[in-house]
Amino acid sequence: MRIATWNVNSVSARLPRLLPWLEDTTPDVVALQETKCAAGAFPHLPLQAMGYEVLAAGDGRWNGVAILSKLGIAEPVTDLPGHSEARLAAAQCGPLHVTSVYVPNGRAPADAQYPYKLDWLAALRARLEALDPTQPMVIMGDFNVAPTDDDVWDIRAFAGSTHVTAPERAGIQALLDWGLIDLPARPGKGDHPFTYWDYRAGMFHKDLGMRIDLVLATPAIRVRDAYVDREARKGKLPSDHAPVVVDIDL
DNA sequence: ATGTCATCTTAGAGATGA
Repeated sequence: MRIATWNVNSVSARLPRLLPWLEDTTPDVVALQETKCAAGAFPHLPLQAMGYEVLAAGDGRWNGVAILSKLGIAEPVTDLPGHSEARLAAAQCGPLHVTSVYVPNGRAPADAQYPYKLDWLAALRARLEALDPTQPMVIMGDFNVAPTDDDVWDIRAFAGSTHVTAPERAGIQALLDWGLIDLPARPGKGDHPFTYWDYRAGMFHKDLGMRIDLVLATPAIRVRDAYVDREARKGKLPSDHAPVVVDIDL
């Protein structure tokens, strides 16, 4: 079984990249983030034509998450208590419980978005109480947190920035403490499996990136392979994120 | 540290967020 997560930075704008990528990569389940379209405007038809059932949550201009599944969509959930933005989609996809998350960016530690980000992570953790860590389950998506200093190109460049602060990392650690494992992925290039590179300043070509797109899995899942698909970040009008692809056995 | 991109407003370029 092949699963993947990808922040596409607009599913409409990325459709010319997404559809061939699905054709080539043939994942069974895909978590998408930053779809940036209302649920009613989601491009269901071309995805259904490829054999995917779709669960989409959308606000319109910002945010938006989805799950594409060839193994069915059961028990769909798109709300997170206390939080109205479209940042979570969860469903049972055959034998695997899947959650697609787009954690708030936080903007800056002094910004009101920063405590909102920490609250959101706490709500995600609280949601786990209703789930079973012995069952096959993944939470994957754009967490907007680099779990360790090695997950950014130069920690010194992040002084005073979000994504690397102790409270944000504690929010991720709380998920791991519940019983999830941060799956290590093979990097597409270099030593670090970065998943995001800013569009500006040639950051991608200099491999000045961040590992902020994570696949967190319960131990019931056996991992055969996991890699960052750096090729998808190249070429014409890419997303600023690369997909993470994981081959698993249950 | 920022050389880009996508979207919305509202009909052209500016604001916003990442």
